[in-house]
Amino acid sequence: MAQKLTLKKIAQELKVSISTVSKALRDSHEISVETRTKIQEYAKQYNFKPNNIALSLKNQKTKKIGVIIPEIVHHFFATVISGVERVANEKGYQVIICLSGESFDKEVVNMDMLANGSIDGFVMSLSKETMERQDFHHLREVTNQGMPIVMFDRVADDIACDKIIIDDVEAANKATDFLLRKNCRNLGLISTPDYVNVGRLRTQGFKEALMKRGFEVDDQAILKVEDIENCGDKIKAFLTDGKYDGLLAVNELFAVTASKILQGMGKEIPKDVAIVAFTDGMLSKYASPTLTTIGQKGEEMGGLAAAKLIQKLESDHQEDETYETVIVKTSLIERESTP
Amino acid sequence: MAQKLTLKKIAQELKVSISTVSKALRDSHEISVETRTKIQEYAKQYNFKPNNIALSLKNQKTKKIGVIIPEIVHHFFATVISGVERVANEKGYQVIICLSGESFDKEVVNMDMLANGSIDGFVMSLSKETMERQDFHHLREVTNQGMPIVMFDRVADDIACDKIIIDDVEAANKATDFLLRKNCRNLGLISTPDYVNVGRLRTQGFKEALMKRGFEVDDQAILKVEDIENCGDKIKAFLTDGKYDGLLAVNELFAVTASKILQGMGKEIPKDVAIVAFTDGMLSKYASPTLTTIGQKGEEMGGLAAAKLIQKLESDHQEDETYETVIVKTSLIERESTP
DNA sequence: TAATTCTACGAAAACGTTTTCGAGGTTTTG
DNA sequence: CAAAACCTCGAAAACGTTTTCGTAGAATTA
Repeated sequence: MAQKLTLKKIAQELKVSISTVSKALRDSHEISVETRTKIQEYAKQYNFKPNNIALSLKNQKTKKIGVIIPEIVHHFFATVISGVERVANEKGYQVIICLSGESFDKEVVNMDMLANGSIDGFVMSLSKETMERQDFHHLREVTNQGMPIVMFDRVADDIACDKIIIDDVEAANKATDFLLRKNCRNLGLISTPDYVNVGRLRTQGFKEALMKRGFEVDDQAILKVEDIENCGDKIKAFLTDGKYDGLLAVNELFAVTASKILQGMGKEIPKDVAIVAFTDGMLSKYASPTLTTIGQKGEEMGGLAAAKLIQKLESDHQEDETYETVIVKTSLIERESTP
Repeated sequence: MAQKLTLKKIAQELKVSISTVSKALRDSHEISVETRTKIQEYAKQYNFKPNNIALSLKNQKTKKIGVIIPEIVHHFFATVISGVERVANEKGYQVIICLSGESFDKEVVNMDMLANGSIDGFVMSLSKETMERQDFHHLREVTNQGMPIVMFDRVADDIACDKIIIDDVEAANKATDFLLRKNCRNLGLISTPDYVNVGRLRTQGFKEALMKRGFEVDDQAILKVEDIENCGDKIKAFLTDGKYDGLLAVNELFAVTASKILQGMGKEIPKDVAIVAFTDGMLSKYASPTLTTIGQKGEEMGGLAAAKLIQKLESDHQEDETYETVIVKTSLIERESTP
């Protein structure tokens, strides 16, 4: 129940001034060796640690970075946080997390709260609603105050800040190509609506790969699922005529759902239908059959984002107004769902 | 690039004192209506928001709660955080997350960092290493300072604080009973070492259920897996003689691994072997066959933990030295892995 | 008209640090 | 021996708030 020790209390106890205590603890030569050790020993004995809030106020920096993501129960975002946390901790920073729950309003509120001194900078991925509205005033407000943002995955193209993304177009391109090389001739794509960046870009890559190889692009062969929770019905309807021998899905949930539906229809995977999914998570590794995926490297993206942000924070001049977009290479991880 | 607005700057701009500005913004009747509206309008126009750090220092409370968990990439912990965040946000709190990575030292360092003024209280689940060592000095240090802790899932019995757990013994009991009722007669358990609380308790429940029904408890039928990453080999060895017709696993990873191994051996699930797993996560829902599980209600546990902590923080008297252990009810979710 | 009460504001302390500056006393230097 | 340098420490400002208290002038009361 001993209340927290402060410089003032040490000073009173040892009959010296607060400044003397402060200096002694930082080993200043201004203080005699005698007084210094006396104070240091006292501090050590009673386990003194300077108050972070006071330091933050004094230094005008909090050594905390704010992370805003849509959901934490998505494996990809969890891995990103893991990466952010690892790098942040290495550099003496702490991580404050807020979830937007895919809601624009919550994203705005959370940013406002954090931006008022609680943190030094942001790492974030936009909510679906924000992508849909294309309303980025809250981001501008923050950057205008000189607070740096690093965005990842779901980014706003016209906001001036560093970005960490995967090359979705190219990745989808590669994956589609891979399926074609495996002799699939009727490809289907299970994607999200176009306002979700990654959905749009992966769709684009899918189309490009087909055209490049001289195949026709049939918009009927592209399903755009709005409601992730209840994606089963739409996917079932999409697959019901059984014409596809190859599927690309923009996340593993869609892929494993499709896989189950197809198996329920008596199809064999990968013999009858080959499947490739984005997001190399738990499901892909443990589904039956296991899924061939495009790894999104969440850990790496998070680590890069944190490193970038901290570098910006600790570069002396804010006037370093150059922004970078890092493209993280994806890799195709072959498993049982492709021949 | 406009620097952050402060009371002082408003005061200078409007040629009044800082205190006048502060009072005006809080609608004090001490300030004339005229001055008040002038100041309020100015503040609104330039979007003034008081600095959180300064408020924290002044009020001696941060409105932040610290969460320390072993890993974030485990679905259970992700759901807990989700629950903590939801309740915290409702009550105007923010969440700082630190990961121990199952390491004792990191747990200690993180707690020390957060305890120095960064947060008002802790929600946490102990690292494996901490459970193994049974060294809780860092927890005591924090509670001695009067900072409240709420522990969940992996708790230290002899630390005086609120706790949120599931009744692991009873849950395992029920699950075992369920398997017996489904006419399984040779049950196996895949668990963790005993120093992991939940492993020990679930093992205990498993044994109790068997004894209660007059079955013999064979310690050979209990596998304790140390290394989660490479659990495959040990589980394979365990299952190789093919004598079990029912399995209980303390997490879904073990269960799905066992399921795959069994299917590889030509066994049918649930016809030949029935499986029940703890932790109702992604894997259980999407594995083939889908798994019957005991839901751990992470969201609910997180929400309860946050609510409890905040209640403690906002009860006027710290001297409310009574601690509660809440037991969250589990539920058995039947799926395809049991008859 | 003198005493009292309001009204409207400002000064200053407090939260816990760090840091700059100044000053008293001792030692060294010329 | 006077001047300069040095050693050791304390006072005070600063970071951005909130809040208590004081006060000058105006309005009210007796």
